[in-house]
Amino acid sequence: MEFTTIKGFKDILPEEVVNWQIIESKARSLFTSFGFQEIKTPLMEKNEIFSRSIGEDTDIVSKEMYSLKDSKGQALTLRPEATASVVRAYIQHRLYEKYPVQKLFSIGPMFRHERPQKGRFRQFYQINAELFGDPGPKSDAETIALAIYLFESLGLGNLSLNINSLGCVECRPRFREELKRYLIDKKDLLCTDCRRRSETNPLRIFDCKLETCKQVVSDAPSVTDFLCEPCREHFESLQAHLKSLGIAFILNHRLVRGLDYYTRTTFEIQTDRLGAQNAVAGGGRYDGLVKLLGGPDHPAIGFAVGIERLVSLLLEDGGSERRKPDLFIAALGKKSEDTCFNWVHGLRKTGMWVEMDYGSKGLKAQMKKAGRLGAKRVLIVGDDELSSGKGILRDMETKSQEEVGLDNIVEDLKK
RNA sequence: GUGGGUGUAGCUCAGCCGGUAGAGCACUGGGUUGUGGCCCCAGCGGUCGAGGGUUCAAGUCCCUUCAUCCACCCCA
Repeated sequence: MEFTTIKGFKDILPEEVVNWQIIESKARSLFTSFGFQEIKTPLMEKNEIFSRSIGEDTDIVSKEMYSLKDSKGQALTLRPEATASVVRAYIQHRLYEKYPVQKLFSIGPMFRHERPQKGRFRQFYQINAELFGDPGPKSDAETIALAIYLFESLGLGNLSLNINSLGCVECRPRFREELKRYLIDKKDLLCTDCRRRSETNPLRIFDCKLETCKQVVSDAPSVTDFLCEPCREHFESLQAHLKSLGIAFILNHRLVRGLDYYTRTTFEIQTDRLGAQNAVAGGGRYDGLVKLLGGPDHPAIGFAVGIERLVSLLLEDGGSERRKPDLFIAALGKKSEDTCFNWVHGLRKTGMWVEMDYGSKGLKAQMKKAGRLGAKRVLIVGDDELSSGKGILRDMETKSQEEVGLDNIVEDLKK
């Protein structure tokens, strides 16, 4: 084995691609019915777009980005997430001038230099949705509903929706300070990571999975208690909308995000079937980001779905069936092989999946191959049949066969 | 970056206290010279991840290294 994929990157083989296609086509049609339009942005952007929006102190920016300098010394980065690029495009092309509310989605690969693990890769694919221009909370509910419906349309219930509110520029700083104050005399009880976090990004402590830290945090003040009046109303209204849509959710005041740009609503859709990687979708509101990147002060909300994780869930549930050829033509003899070769292509042009074997093997071998492929019908044509004008058409499921005239065979088989 | 598990045929794996490599599936051919997935027989296929060491002898023991998986971290 000389050449193999690089660590954390992988081939998606044909068998698996079938499931990807199902997911993507369901997503496209569902998103369209919600008024979302597809956008494709470059895989590479200028460095600052990500460092500014995601946050310098986040793990993503500080140690996970694939960054390089091109020959002119420009600092470029393979996108670690989609939102920053979409926001950039929204501003650059003044998409807000066309419609007051812009709904965009995209599907494509992201790159993060993390240690690979179950459900975690260095190149991974996301379906991404962004709604610009409406402050919510109906837009929040709509966006969350879209994510939920996507999973439902794929037959995936049994996922839990967690929601939280992180507050806004008004109330979040107040909570941060309060949390810091609470943690000051409890530092000895925290793990080294959390001790560091208590200084740099105290909200992240809620993410820690260590029992000892969980205990400290269990008595900590809750974000939701510190929400300002508008934020509290927004959050309550969102919950009311979700309830009336019949969408179950879990209030999780420990749900914080690893990207700095989130404000107010955050949510995560989780499963217990993927080991430590329990999030299959995550997102939230990012009202300050468009302005931060130099655009107008427009609110926005969005989410990302991890396609690999979705595929794993589908595969666990049995996956999808392999496609099978509509027809296999078993040609016996040189003359019939040449004639059948033309018929095969005549039928393929009409959209039928037709196979034949080019090696002029015996009938048994060809039937065996047709069986393996799962062909629905087999047309048997030897040189004798060719001259008499009658072939044999066998239905592989009922095992019945009949004589068929060969004069107009391509036309006859189209139906 | 830090732990732990695993590397043997194309795939899934067995291989005991060290004695010169095995099964199932897949593939090719045959049993059946013109009728399918089953069955039977045969064949193909391996520097045992790589490098070093111990030994008369290493897939097996020791060291190093690489790959991969899982977990921490973080996230989709």
